Amino acid sequence: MSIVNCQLSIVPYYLFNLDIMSDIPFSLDQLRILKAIADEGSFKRAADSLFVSQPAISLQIQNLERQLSVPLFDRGGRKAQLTEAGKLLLAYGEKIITLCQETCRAIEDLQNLQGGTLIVGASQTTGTYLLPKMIGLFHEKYPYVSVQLQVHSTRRTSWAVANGQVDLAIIGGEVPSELQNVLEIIPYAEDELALILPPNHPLAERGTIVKEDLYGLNYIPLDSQSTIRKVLDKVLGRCEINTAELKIGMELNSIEAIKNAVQSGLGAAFVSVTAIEKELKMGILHRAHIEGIKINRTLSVIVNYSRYRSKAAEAFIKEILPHFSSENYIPQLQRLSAENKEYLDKNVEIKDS
Amino acid sequence: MSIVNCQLSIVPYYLFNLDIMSDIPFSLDQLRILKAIADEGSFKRAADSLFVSQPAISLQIQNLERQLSVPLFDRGGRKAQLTEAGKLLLAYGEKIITLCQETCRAIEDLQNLQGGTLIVGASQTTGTYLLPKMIGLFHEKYPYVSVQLQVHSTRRTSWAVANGQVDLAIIGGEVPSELQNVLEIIPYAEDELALILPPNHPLAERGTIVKEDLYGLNYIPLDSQSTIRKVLDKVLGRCEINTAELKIGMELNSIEAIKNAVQSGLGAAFVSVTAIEKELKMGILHRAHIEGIKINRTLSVIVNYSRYRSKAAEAFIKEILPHFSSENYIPQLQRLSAENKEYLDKNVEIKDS
DNA sequence: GAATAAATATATAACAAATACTTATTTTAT
DNA sequence: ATAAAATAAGTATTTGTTATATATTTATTC
Repeated sequence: MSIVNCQLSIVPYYLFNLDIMSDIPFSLDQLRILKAIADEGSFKRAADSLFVSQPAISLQIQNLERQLSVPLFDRGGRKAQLTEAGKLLLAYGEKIITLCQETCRAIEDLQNLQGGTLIVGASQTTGTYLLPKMIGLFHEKYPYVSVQLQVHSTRRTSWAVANGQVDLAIIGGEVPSELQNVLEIIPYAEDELALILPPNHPLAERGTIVKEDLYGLNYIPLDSQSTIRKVLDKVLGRCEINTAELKIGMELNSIEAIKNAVQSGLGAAFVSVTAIEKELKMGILHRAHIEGIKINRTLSVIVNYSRYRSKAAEAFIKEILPHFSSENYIPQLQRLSAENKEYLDKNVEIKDS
Repeated sequence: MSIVNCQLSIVPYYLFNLDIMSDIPFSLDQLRILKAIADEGSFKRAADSLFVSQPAISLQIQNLERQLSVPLFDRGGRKAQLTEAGKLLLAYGEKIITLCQETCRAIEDLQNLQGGTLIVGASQTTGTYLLPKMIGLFHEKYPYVSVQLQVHSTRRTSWAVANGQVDLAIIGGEVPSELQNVLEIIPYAEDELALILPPNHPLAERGTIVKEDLYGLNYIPLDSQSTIRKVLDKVLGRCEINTAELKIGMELNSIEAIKNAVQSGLGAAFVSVTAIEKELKMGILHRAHIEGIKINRTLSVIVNYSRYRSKAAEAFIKEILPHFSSENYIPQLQRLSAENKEYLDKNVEIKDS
């Protein structure tokens, strides 16, 4: 007789279903705390920014470190510095948080535009002079959707769209090359850059000016990184004007500041025609027309190919933009070039109400 | 209402976090519960599969529904049926959970040296002639850790270690005094400086040369800030040789350039013996031995006392360095002096494989 | 085939355990 | 001396538990 010794070993429960139900050794709150510390540079300030006490932060981070059995910060210094593991977790945490936020908005959308948030990005010029009108129209149609406008550089705006922090953006320059395959770029209007002078400037008396006059002026540019600068270099270069030889006065970082400077007689500047509507009407700025030269740039909407597109974003692109691609609304904006118009027609279904 | 967020400061693009933390109305646990219910088809069985009681599940789902203000299940029937919103949240939840698990794996990998980065600093000589071999060995053992080598002056390298920009460094000179309490300095080998001459130089014929011969030579030094210069001044000064009286030819900033210059008959130079291994073998440089003089310097590893030491740094110090502290590997390097050897033994546990 | 009992699933209530937060204080590094 | 983080002790909140109620389906019975 043999005795069958059938010993049932005790297996931890989490080994039963290996695939999905393993415990996750951190919480969303902990990730948010980690991010806050990284952003603010110290436990104390992170605590303030999250409206909790400092020990709460310390304890949560200690728990997190214990759960992961990895130190996340270099203690000791006055300011907390992330270790390599900390940086890694932060990078993933940001992804996770973004995905969670996307989730929230997707669910809000399900309530059929009765709520939710639309975040629109823009560069300086479009953000200041064009988008307020667009957002106004959108808000009239969808009063329950709250709209945020975030004005940043073209580069930063593009990244924000790529990362899903912004639903869509309107920019006037080139999308960074590393993002060109990630983003959908829909050209929708042409913006013209105008040369503005003080009304009492000698050149303002003449009807049109010529290429050579440009070398005599004192320019007030936006900082050299700006899109307007790049467009100018490109277009003027094509007209055989050496932008390097143009005299540069002070560099300002706001279009309003530039307008004021020109108006005060401090020099000339190139700015979008959308930005000087009022000033031209009031006669406090003069727009000079240069013989044979017209400086255009294409304004484009960018959205993220792969990400979930909210109902609100969809509505913005399909219902609001078309109103602004004709010159009825923004008379200064040019009609689209033929090929761009075709692209727009193909890609944006016009659902007029 | 629109919020114009116009921030002009320049921020690295990876920090582009535009949305300041908004609360996330669900927890990872809730997502896991949702998934369990979807998988199992009922609250009860989900509770069983998660080893909690059934009311716990009910309550969590109720909370979740309240937080999102959306019903997630069609109640009533025997089996809980997901609503539209429930399905959407489930789909996102699975993505989020997957991303969280990926995060865990990435961090575990970092712990197991299956990832991460090790940044090693070095001065010119060690960086050029010694570290490539060390890094090669490290890379063989830990192929998934990417290693960076940063070659700078001793001073700059020391600061980089102090600031945590570099995990560890190998230097041949003195750590700046203000950092001597911050850094752990582990001597691990002695490097000898040799006087090199063109093979056809008259002094090269003689077996050994004497102190006085040094005054007749034309020296090609590294720039005056370099460690080698300081060591030379110190050691030769001790031997009653006035370095100020030595004739200086051109100053070069690369050891390879100096070797070439000497080889071409442009003068003599002091360089590390580790740098001329090949040239001596090939007979294109002559090493002169000076009677009664031996110029040594201690090569040391420096690490930051107080900072968290990454697994990779630990492995480098404990597994790679010992191989290079004996003359088996770098025959030119001298054995450590007795006291230094003792220090090394005390501080570096040799885990030979 | 309607009424009723049994079975199963979810909800609620009351209470217990665990977790997280707070204030006050100490330690540490600048 | 100062500012930041860690620690300690007490409190509040959250989350879980058991026990029980309610609802819905299924089975049984007349």
